[in-house]
Amino acid sequence: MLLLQGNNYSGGGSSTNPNSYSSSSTHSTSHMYEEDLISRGARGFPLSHGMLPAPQAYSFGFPVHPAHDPMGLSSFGQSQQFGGYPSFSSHSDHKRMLGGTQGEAMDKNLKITLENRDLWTKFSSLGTEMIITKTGRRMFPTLKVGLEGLDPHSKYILLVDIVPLDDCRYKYHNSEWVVTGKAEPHMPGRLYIHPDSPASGSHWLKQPVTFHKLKLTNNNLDQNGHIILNSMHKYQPRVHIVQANDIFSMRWTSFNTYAFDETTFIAVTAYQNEQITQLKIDHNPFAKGFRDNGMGRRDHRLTLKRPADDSIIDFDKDDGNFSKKQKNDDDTIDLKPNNKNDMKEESDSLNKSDRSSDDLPETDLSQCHVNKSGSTGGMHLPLVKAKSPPLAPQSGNQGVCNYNSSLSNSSLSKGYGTACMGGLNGVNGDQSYYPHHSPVDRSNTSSFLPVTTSPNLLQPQSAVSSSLSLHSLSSMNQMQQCRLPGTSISNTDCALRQTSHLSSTSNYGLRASPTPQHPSLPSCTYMQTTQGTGYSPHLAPNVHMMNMNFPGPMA
Amino acid sequence: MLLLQGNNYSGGGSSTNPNSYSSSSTHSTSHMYEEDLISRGARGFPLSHGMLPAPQAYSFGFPVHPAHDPMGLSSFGQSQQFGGYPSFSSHSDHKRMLGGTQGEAMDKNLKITLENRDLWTKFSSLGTEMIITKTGRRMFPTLKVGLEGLDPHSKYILLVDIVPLDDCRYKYHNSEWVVTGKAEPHMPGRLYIHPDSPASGSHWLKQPVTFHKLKLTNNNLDQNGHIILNSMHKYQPRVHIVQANDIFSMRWTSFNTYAFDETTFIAVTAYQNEQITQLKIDHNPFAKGFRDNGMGRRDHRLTLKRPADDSIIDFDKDDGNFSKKQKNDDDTIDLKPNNKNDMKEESDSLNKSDRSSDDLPETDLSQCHVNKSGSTGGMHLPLVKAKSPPLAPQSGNQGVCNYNSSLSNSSLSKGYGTACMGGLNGVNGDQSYYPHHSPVDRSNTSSFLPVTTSPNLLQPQSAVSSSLSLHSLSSMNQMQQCRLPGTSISNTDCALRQTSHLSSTSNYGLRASPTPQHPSLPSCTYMQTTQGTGYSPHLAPNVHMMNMNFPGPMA
DNA sequence: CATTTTCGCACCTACGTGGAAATC
DNA sequence: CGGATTTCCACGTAGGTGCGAAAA
Repeated sequence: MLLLQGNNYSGGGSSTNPNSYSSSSTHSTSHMYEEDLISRGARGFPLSHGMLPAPQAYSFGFPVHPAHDPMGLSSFGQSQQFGGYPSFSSHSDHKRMLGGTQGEAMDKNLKITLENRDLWTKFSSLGTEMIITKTGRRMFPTLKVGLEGLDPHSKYILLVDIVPLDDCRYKYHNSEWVVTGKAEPHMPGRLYIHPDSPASGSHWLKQPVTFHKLKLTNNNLDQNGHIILNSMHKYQPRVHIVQANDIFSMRWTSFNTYAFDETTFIAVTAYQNEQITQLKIDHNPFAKGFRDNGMGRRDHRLTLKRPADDSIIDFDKDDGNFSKKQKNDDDTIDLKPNNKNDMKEESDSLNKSDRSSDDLPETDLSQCHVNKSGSTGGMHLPLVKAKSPPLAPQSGNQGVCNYNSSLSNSSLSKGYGTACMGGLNGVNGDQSYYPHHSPVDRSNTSSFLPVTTSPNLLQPQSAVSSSLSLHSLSSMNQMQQCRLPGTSISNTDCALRQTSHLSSTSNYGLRASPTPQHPSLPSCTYMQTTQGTGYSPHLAPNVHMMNMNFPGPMA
Repeated sequence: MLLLQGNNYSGGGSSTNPNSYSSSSTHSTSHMYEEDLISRGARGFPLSHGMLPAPQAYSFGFPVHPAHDPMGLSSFGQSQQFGGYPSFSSHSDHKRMLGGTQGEAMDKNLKITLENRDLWTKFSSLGTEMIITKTGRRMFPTLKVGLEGLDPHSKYILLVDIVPLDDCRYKYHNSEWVVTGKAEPHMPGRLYIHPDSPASGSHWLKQPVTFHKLKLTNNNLDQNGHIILNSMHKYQPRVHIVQANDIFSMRWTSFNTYAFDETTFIAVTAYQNEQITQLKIDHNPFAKGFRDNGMGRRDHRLTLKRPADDSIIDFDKDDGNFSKKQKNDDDTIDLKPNNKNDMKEESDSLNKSDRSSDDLPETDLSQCHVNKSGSTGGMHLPLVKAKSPPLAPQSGNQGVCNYNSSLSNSSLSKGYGTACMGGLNGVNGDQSYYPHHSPVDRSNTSSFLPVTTSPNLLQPQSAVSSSLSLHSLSSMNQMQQCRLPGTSISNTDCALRQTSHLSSTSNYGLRASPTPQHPSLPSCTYMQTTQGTGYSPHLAPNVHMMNMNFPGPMA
């Protein structure tokens, strides 16, 4: 079951994970980011239903979206996504955040499932890239989760943020991602609030929750509330479930945070790996124009217009939430005659027989096996799991990445670079579909308060706040330092391309944090497939939550 | 000031109002519709942000829109618009609705303004037509109102329904609308709930509230929550403002209902009056394809793509609410170089210099004068007011319309039929911009409860409930009977084309109902322009509310 | 020079228009 | 037959794609 190969997976040697993709902290005490992660003020307040540009003069540096405002917070300014942190909070704020234990905050009843896991896995196995532009770009695949265990009668706010995975800057060289230096300072993390928020538990339970309106930007001065990322850096999206009637009653202690290994990505301004490009074209309905006609790309004009029945697009344009039915709004290979409303998940390569052609074999990923200690059961489309070092090193240095050009350099055809990013955790081995457990003392884990009602947080803040370089303040753990290829810089070695290997410590059940500590955001539950015996690959079934002790570089 | 002429207004003789357009009841006691107007169950519950087709199997005969559901009402099923009434309510329900006095229900502090009044007036002067289709068609112009007097900290729900104006069926013959018979039974009235609902008063006050997502259909079995209308029938849209935290706490006694004379229309499946067609083409951005290029219609292909700067479209696609800025989302003559974000109202014919060409003179309406007892002040673009009979007849027969083919038969060029519908009230003269006062005893006015929490109302209901023919049960008043042209049927004479004339009883201040009675829905406040001295024609300024005693055929 | 970013573009989806022909 | 309705269509808006050249 440790197989990681795939025909197109390009070079079995690449099975070793050069990229630490999942920063589940394995260190015992994570004080790092104490300074960075502290209270973050809710500056803009979205609760609007979409990501409208809304270029206007607003208070707090965010557009006041005129849309739905059930909480009547318009006076605070609005945006689809939360603004950055005005600055590091005071220590008093800091202390506030450290109160409580994890047991308090985490709702054990909550279950979250990555709905379009298969599609994410496809990308992840190749090294997901996400375009970031000045005006903002959506993610593809989209974050789409199913929820369980919510109180139907309570109200919840769902949020997403995206946190850096390491402190390295990357470049795509010779069909693989290599570290080129230390990370740029990260902009203040912004929160994307699901437009439905707040909504009752019954509402969230009704159908998968999608975040397709979320947009990424590289514009540090973005005024549209988009999430600001640095190009050529690795990131991890996280989902937060907060039981609260409104934004102001959100308590940091009530944050339930989850992350999926498959959803890590590198932000880019232009695609580097052609396989990723092709995967996007094949699955993103908006990129249909670039699909092959059966004879070489680019003459889409000859394709019969609406051959059978497009319909896979199920975006709810109006509120940007769920797809109308249960159609996946991320992928969906269309052009297939009757796949409308078939509720079929996108990620099944079986269904994409429509135009998989020359450069992207359909069976690309289907030959990859899931290498997990649990059984994936009768998975029709085996989950692709990237390899990563054992979660072993729990010393202060495990977060360090070393560039290893000699490892897994089995480059393939240029069109298909070595898959080296697929859900790997450089720090804690066994990520991907493996639980990120954190056998560390997290009592002092730095955390962040994504939303506060501090009035001072409402002040407009120019995006480029130097004090926001989140990782710069961390001592060592979790924030790996980088060693450039060929160079040897003390304190800056990023362990890349570690040999793949499975850790038996990964189980498929919920793993409680050894020492319950800070309940809220600093801890992040990584989701993984359960003992998936015989569940449909199209619907991520039961999952178990593992507290990954992911202090979340503030994000 | 009683002038009603206009070059294109076609035939001064047409100044007499053949169509009773505004059914402000003048009868002393309005018992009619007692049976019809009673409690209506909230069956579907929208609160979603859009009008997605969402063709699926849903409970209650309405699509369960997955979108925003702040009230957690998902278990009751959803739709953008309220479903019909399951059936006529019991008498107990009826009685419930009759309780209270108007003084209780009506919030005297509330002020509502038709934002795009000028555009509406243009259409109204020609006889507004609204296309209805099986799949649902938006209204154009859109209902767009400005609110004042709301409590910023209270929550409100805004709704719209559309009620029949009379009991006649019409046809367009010889460039004018004539009665052809008795009305078809009306489908159960549906409520369109503004997607922002519920929202704080501050939210609603922020900017004009538009209902552009509202759709009309002629499909009696519509499952999309669209408002069902009969073709060739006259209707009056109404706006309801309800202070409530959620749909279930909405009390019928808290309904504040308003109607604007200018917004009456005849539902059609295809445009009858070419002037209306041209007006739609000229002002609806989505119909740009049909605008002239300067040389004859239909060769839009030669128009430079995006000549200056399209931008007038300001729909908020995401939540379907307000336009981003304050742009009007109804009209807006674009193609003009710099009218972007100029907040200019659409209806100024001055601004439409872009492509007004052969068949629709720009000055078409500008020559029409407002005939109101008050002064319209320095109105740049004079409001067009149609003439109507004095509000005189308050007997039980004033609601009857007679077809008068001899009157105002000054037909014009076929392209421009006689304008005979513009905001006319066949029953109560002086409608249009004149207050609809109801010096009648409304203590027994039948009303309807648009929303109830009765569990039985949640049952699915096939659209065609025979018991829903609202008007069939009314005795006489308010539900006029019709006399077909040339025929004389006792009890069925519809007074059409009554000579225009102004009633001195119309003032421009709020006119309290003589006898405060049923507070809620049966009464409807008609809006009119205030002593508009020198306000911009683009922004409907102060208005006074007149209770028009509009029992609202249940709508 | 190599790498990264930006910009306009053609091509899509989605859907709102009225026209015109077909249908009822 | 004639009016009313339906259906399909071209043509708009709005905006999400990757491409490729240009710029940084």
